[in-house]
Amino acid sequence: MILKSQIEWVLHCCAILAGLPDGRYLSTKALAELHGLPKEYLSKALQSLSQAGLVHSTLGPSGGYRLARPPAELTFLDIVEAVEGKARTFVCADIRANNPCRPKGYCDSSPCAVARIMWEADEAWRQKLRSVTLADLGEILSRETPPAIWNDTFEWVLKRAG
Amino acid sequence: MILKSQIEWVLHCCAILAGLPDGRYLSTKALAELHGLPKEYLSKALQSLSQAGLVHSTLGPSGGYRLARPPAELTFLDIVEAVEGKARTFVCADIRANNPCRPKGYCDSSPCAVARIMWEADEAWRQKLRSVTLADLGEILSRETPPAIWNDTFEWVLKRAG
DNA sequence: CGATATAGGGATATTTGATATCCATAATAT
DNA sequence: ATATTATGGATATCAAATATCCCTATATCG
Repeated sequence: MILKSQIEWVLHCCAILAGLPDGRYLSTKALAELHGLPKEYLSKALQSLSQAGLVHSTLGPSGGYRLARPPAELTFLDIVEAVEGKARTFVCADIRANNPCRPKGYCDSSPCAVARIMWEADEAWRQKLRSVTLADLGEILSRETPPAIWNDTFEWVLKRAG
Repeated sequence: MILKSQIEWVLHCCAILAGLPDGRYLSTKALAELHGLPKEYLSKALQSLSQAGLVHSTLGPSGGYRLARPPAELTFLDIVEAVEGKARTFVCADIRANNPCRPKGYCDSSPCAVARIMWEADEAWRQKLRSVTLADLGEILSRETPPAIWNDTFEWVLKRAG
C-alpha cells in the first residue's frame, strides 16, 4: 500500500503556491520545470486540487494556479484527500458473513470489529495529516532551506508567475 | 491507496487461531471454508504470516497453523506488516533536488520536511495498530457475537482442527 | 509400507490501478 | 489575431493485486 507519487508532487507545488504574493498565478509548466516532473501528468494532479476547491485557476497566458485559501487553512489532509480520494484505506468485504455456522439470512447489527479497529488506525493517520497546515510547512521549509536557494527559488518563481 | 484484501482475511484467520486450544492446528482448507475464501490464494497470505514468524505450521493430515505467540503478544501491526510489508506508505522521490536554482552537486543534510510529516502520519497509523492485540480482538468478538454463532463456530472449528 | 492430506514454493494468467502521453476545446492576455 | 493556458477525454504502458495450477517434501493413519 503506497501513496501515489502525485501526493509528493502536489504537496511541493502547494508549498510554492503558498509563497506566492496575493493575486499572482503560477502555471503547470513552471511547477513542472521547478520540480522536474512530467507536465501533462502533473496537470492531472493539479486538476484534482482544483476540483476539490483547494486552488483557484485562471486561463490564458499568465494563467495558472493560486491557493484558494490562506496557507493556514489548508491542511495536508485536504491535499492528500484531493488526490488520493476520501475512501478509507481498509475496505471491509464482510467475510464474517460467509461463516457457514450463521443462521440463514442473519444480519449483523454493527460493523465488524476488525473493520472498526482498522478504521480507527486510518482515522489516526488522517488526524495527523489534518493537524499540519501549509503555513506550518512553509515555516519549516523557510527555516531549513539555505537562504540562497530559498531566495533564488522565489526569484525564479516570480519571474514566471502571472 | 487501499490495503490488500488479504489483510482482512488474515486478521479473521488469526482471530480464529487465537481461540484454538493449545497444541491444535487448523488447516488452510478449514480457514478458507469458514470465511468463504479462495484456498490457494489464502494459502499465500498464511505463508506470509509463517515467514514472519507469527504462526507455526505443521505438515501432513491434521496439519495446519497455530499462533506462534499468545494472542496478547500479537498486534494488528504484526499481522498487517507481515502481509503488507514494513515499507512506509509515503515514498519520497526527493523531487526538491530537481530545483534548477540549486547549486550543482548540492546535497541536503536532512530528509525533506514533506516526507517527515507524511512519515509521522504513517507512524501514527502504525502506533494505533500496534496498540491492539489479538487478545483485544478476541475479547470484543466474544462480547459482540451472538453466543449461538460463537459456539457453533468453535464447534465447527474444533471438528476440523488437527 | 502405502495412501492421503498438508504446507511451501514456483510458474503463470487475469484484472485493476498507477503512470503517463496526446489531442481537442474554451478562455484569456497581449 | 496570436499565443498561452486550464480542462477533459481518449489511449497507451507498466506494475501490483488477485488469483490458479502444479510439484515437492513431510507428516499422519491404516
